[in-house]
Amino acid sequence: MQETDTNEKRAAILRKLHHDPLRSSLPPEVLHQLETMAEIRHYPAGATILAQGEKGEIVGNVVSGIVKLERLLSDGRQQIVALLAPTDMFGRVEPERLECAVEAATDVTLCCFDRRRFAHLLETSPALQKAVLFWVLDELDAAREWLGLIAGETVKARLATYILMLCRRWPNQALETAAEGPVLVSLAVARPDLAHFLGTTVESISRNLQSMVRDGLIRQHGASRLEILDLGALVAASGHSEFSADTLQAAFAQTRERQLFGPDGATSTL
Amino acid sequence: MQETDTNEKRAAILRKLHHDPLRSSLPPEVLHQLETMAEIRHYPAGATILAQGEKGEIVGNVVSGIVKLERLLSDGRQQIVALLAPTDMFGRVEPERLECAVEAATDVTLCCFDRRRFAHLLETSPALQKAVLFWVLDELDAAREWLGLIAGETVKARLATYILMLCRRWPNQALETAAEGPVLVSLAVARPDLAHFLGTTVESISRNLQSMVRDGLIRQHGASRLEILDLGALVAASGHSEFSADTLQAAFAQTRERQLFGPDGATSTL
DNA sequence: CGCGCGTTTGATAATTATCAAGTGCCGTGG
DNA sequence: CCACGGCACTTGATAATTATCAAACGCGCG
Repeated sequence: MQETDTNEKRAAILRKLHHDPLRSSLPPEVLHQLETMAEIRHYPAGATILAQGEKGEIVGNVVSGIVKLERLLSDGRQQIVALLAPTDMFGRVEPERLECAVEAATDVTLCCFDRRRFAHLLETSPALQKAVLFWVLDELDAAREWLGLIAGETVKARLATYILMLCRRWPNQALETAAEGPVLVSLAVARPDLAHFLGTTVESISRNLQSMVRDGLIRQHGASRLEILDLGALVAASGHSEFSADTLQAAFAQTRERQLFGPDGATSTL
Repeated sequence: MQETDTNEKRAAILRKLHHDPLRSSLPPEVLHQLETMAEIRHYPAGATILAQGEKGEIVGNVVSGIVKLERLLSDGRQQIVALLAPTDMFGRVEPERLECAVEAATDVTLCCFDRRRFAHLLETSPALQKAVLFWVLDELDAAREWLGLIAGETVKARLATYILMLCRRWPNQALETAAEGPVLVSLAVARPDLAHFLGTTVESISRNLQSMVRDGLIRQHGASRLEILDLGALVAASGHSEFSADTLQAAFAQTRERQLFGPDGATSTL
């Protein structure tokens, strides 16, 4: 919420954003214009970034932390429809669409743009248009992956799949892998949210987690951080053999490497 | 698959497509170019339109019938990630993306474009680009709605939600409402697909359907067509009170009206 | 008529929701 | 520094829901 970053901090963040797949294809002048209008914001965990129904007058992308998109049902319950990790974008370029509330699941740093100015830039830059199209296509893929996740027949399968998807889709965010230490995964959201997201209850989540602990698949480090002990068994429990354990191990290794090269936090907070 | 349509038929289909929300915003010359390259195809139920992994060299939209998008898992199972109804588009403008198999769930009529020529037209027409962006955003909304659907905690809730979503999203396709007769909903896919889509088993689907029949919510007309007897109870069973019964009743009335004005089949097959 | 296919039904065991009580953790305030 | 309270998570017991395996049913088709 506050704009208290030093200019150096801001510049460092913006520099990092250039590495986004989204932006790396943009011509320099568009990139420059984006930088000019960028506004770095911080929100604490639980803060509402955009309320549902509000005219979402900003678009942006996540710099660090996890953001959740949720729809508020008329009976007061809420339904999480997506989780966004660093580099993911949020907001609507065209305002007249099915809207979701945008909420900070953890402490987050965002890079925001005024919607109108962004839309205007969009009109003038085909490259940006293409980039936005790709962004939305990515979102679509992600949403359909979640769809596959939730269709798992048992809660344990859904839970295992959720954990694996965290690892695969956001290795840099979800994993806190020290160079030599265990593989730690952050569950990203609290129990009630997770339960609703997986179409079950808090108690079932808890029981199934404990069951996985008993079976030696994982170990708990606090309530929402897991250590993965038996990746193969986790894949088996998910019922999705297309999660190749090898691919995931590679992701772990990559994260470890990143830790080695940038243990000062510069890259690890991205 | 065959191209045996008479020119009149083809012209009639193309004329109808102009009413798509997608196309109505396009300038005439783009529309004309689309028409020129359009190819009308028919597929029987169960036919594979695009296999997963195949270089999807066409994009297009559904003219009539229901198309399913499914991902084939490495262990042979398949996971339905979307159902497409008339006016919905399929295919990938950019080929390098997570791909799905495209399969006909019912007999379908498609309006297809060569991917490259479509992509080329896309480069030259900002209006078309915008239309495509909107299409993808719609798909995203739809995917997130399905997410909300599947997160229902019990099978009966998911099933009820599924039925209601069919009604709301595709009244013209799913409903076979005669001017005065009962409200008939087509389930669109066979039991195994439905079961997998809802994250459950064929038996549970069957049992819950029968339970709804016993409770007087619906009546079965054959295995995959339902008559809705108690809309309010169905909404209650879905657990999603945001399905206002009034809105749905309006959709039914609208379908009835359509039947009255065009009972010759010209509009009702669109 | 008999066959094959998809759907339904039945019985049983496993999974899960529900309600209620317990545990651990963390910040506040004494 | 420690006790207290609140909060989130875990655990327990029971009833409901669901998966699984197996068999029956209905129906179109050769």
